Amino acid sequence: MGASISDVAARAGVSVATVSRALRGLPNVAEPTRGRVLSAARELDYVANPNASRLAAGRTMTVGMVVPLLSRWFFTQVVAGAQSVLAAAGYDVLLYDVGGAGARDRFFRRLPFRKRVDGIVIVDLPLTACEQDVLETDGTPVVTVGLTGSRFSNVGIDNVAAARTATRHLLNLRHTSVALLSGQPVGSVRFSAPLQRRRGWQQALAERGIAARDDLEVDGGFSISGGAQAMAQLLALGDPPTAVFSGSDEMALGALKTLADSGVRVPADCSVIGFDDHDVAGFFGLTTMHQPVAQLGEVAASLLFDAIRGGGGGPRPDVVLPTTLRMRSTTGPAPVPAATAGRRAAAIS
Amino acid sequence: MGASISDVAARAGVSVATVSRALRGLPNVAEPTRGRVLSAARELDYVANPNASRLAAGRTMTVGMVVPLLSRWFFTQVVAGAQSVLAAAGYDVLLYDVGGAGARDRFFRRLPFRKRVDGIVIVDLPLTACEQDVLETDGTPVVTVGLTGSRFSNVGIDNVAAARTATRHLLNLRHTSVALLSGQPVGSVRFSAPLQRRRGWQQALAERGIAARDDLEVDGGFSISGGAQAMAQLLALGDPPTAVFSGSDEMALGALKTLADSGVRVPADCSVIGFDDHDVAGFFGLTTMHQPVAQLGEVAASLLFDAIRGGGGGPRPDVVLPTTLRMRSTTGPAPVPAATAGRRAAAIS
DNA sequence: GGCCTTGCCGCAACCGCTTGCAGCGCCTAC
DNA sequence: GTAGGCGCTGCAAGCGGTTGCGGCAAGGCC
Repeated sequence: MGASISDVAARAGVSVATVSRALRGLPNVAEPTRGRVLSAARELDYVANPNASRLAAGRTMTVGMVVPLLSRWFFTQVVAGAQSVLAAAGYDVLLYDVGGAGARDRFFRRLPFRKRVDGIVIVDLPLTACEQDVLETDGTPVVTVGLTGSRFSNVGIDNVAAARTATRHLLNLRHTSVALLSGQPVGSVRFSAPLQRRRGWQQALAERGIAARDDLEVDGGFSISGGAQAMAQLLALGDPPTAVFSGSDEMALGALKTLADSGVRVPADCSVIGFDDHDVAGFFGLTTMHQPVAQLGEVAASLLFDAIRGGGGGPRPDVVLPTTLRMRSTTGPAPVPAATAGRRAAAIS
Repeated sequence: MGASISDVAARAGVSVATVSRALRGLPNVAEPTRGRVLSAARELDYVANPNASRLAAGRTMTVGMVVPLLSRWFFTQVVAGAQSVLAAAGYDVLLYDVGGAGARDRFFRRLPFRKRVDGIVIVDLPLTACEQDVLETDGTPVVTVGLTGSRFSNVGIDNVAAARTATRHLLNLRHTSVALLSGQPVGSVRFSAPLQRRRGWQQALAERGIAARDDLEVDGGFSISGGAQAMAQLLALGDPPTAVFSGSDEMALGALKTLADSGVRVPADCSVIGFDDHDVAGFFGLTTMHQPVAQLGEVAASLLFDAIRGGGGGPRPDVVLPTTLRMRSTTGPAPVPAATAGRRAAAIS
C-alpha cells in the first residue's frame, strides 16, 4: 500500500510530528526542514490517510448536505454551488436525499451524520420545531438554504417580493386575469417557497385592486407534466386567463407545451412567466424570475465555515440574495378583447 | 459529544472488544451479552465513530464515483442507481466530477481518492491505456460503466445494436433519408457512445443499401440547444431528411422544438427518435431507445462489491444490459413524395 | 559569563475502534 | 480423572495520524 507518515519521517530524517506539521503548513517548522519533508513526501508519493487525521484531530473535514428530491434542478444546482467552495477548502460532501417515503423521519430519528460531519447544510426543507430541537441539541453547526425564521444561519431569496415582481410585470402589461401555477411537489415534504410565491402573487393583485380568483390558482406539482395539466385545466375555464405566473420554470415549460398544442399563441394570446431561470429557460425564451441558485450554495458553504469556526456563539445571519426579472419572449401585452375571443374559439376547435 | 465505545462497555459490564463484536453482529457473542450491549448502546444513543472504524479495520466503507459532467441527466441517474445499493450496504459515496478544464488530468495525476475509498466506479469515461495503468498499479478495485474492452469489470449497453434498432425502426417505416444527430458534448472529454451509435446508424443504413450521406450527419453537442441548431441545419438542406435519429433525448427535444417552430409536423412530415428514454421523453411523446440507466448504476455497485471482496483474481465480467424500443408518437410512416414537397414549401415560407 | 527568551523539534499520549491471541469455564470422550 | 475441544470473553497491540509539553541550541540582554 501507500507510504505512511513514518516512512516520510524516516526518509526526511525527522520525527513524524515534524512531518505532520510541515505538511500541513504549520508555522513552527524551519524552512529547510519543511523542504526536506516536502520532497521526501513527493518522492514517496505520500498522501495522508484521511481517517487517521480525522480521528486524531477530531474534525472530519466533511459536511453533510440534506436535500429533498435531489432530482429537481434547483437542488442539484445548490449542491453544485456549495460543493465547489467546500471542495476548494478541502471538505468532502456527504449527500442525504430525504425525498423517499419515511426517509425524512428516519433521518431525524437516526441522525446518520453524527460523528461524520463538521457541519451540515439543509436545503429548502421546512423544519418543524421538534426537528430544530433535535439538530440543536446534537450540536453540529447547521446552516439552511431557503428557510427563514429558523434558529440557524440561513441564506435565501425573498420569494414574496420576487413573486410580486413577476406578477406586477404581467399586470404592467395590462393583464387583468393572471393565473397562478403552484402547489407542492409530490411526496411527503411540504415546501414553504410555493406558499410565499403565492402570497406575492396575491399581494401584487391586491395592489391593483384585483381579487385573486380561486379558479385561477391551480396545482402544477412543480413538474413539467403537472404544469401541462394545470394549464389544460385553465384553458378549460369559461374565461381562461390571459397571463400565467408559474411558481417554477418546469411547470411553465409544461404550460407552454399545452398552449402550443392547443394552438394558443404565446405571448399574443397568453403570457407566461416562470420562476428560477432554469438552464433551458433561455432556450425556450421563457420570461422568468432569476434566482442565483449556485450562489445560494456558495454562500451557504461560507456561512457554514463561519459556524464551524465560530463555535456556538455569535449572531445567526440571514442572508437574502437578489432576484431579477429576466424578460424574454413569453410575456407581452394583454390581448385586446377581440383577440381574446378569437383565441378562445381557436382553443375549442 | 456522543458516547464512545468504552462508555457502552462500562454500562454493559463488558469489554470494548465485546461491544465491538456484539454491535457488528459477529457470531461469537452469547445472546444475553449481546442483548445487554445493544440496550446499553441504545440508552446511550451510541453510534460508532466511522473514522475510528475505518482506521482500525483498514476498510473505508466508501467508494468513489467519477463522472464527466455531473449535470447531464444520464450521469445523475447512474449515480443515483449506484448510490442506492451502495448506501444499502453501508457505503458512502464520494463524487468526483471530472468535467472541468484540467480536472481530468489533475484527477489521474493526484489520484485524490487514495486511502479514502475501497473501490471506484468510473462512468462513461474512455480511459487511455496510460490512465488504466495508473489505476491498475494503484490497486484499488475499479469497475466501469459503458467502457467495453478495458481491463476492468464493466457494465453497459450495446450502443451499436441499439442504434441499429432505432435506425431500423425508421427504415421499416419506409424512410429513406435518415439523419443522425450526434457529436460530442462540449468539453475536453471524448465519449465513445456517440461513435458507437453512429456506427449502428451506418450499419442499419448499409443493410438496406442506403449510403450514409455526410450532410445528414450533424453535430448536436448532446444538448437541447445543440439539437435545435442541428435540426435547423438539416431543415436548411435542399432535400431535408424525413426522419432523424438523435443520439440523445436532449438533442431530440431540441430538434422537436425547431420542427415545431418551423411548422414541420411530427411525425407526418418528419419522424424523430431519441436515445436514453429521458424522464421527460414520455411527456413529449418522444419515441426513443430506452436504456436502464438506474440499473447500470446498481449493477456497477454490485460488480464493485465482488471486486472488493474477491481481491484481484477472477475474471472481469462485462455485463451488457438490454435496451428496448419505446414507441411513442414522434415516429410514423415516411411521407409520400407529394406530402414531402408540401412540407418543404411550408418550411420555406 | 549567566540568564532568559525564542524558535524548532521530538517524545509520547492520545483519538476510538478492530482483531489476533490467550484464557477460562464447561462439556464430551476416553 | 484427565485430556481435548468448544464457546465466549478480555487483553493489548495496533491503525496512522495530531498535539501539548518539554528540551535543546542559539541569540540577546544585563
